[in-house]
Amino acid sequence: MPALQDDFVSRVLAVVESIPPGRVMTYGDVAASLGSRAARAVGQVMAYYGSDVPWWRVIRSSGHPAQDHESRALEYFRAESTPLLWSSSGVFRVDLRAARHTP
DNA sequence: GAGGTGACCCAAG
DNA sequence: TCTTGGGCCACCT
Repeated sequence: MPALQDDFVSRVLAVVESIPPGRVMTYGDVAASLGSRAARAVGQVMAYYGSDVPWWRVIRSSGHPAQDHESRALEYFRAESTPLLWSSSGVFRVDLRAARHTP
């Protein structure tokens, strides 16, 4: 069988691509899927290679999207009808309770 | 080969 | 409910 890209980067990208529209996963869940606790490493990989994957479907356990891309992610969430929760301060966050994708 | 950095996580106040 | 501090792993230079 052909050796699928078992690089950490490719593993991360594969998991992110496996997230269906309208669903999201936390960095910790992605790292856990890889058998590692490297939630931060996932973020690093996303920062460099996330351009080729739906990075907006990967958010923090708090429900907030990428620290410097929340505005950009909001447009994608609205386009995919992703469940969102709006705080009194006008700050939005993903409804992990309903949108969290568990493999 | 070694060090610094980061689209983070968890626990406690 | 929100904020703070420390720890973890992998990638880049």
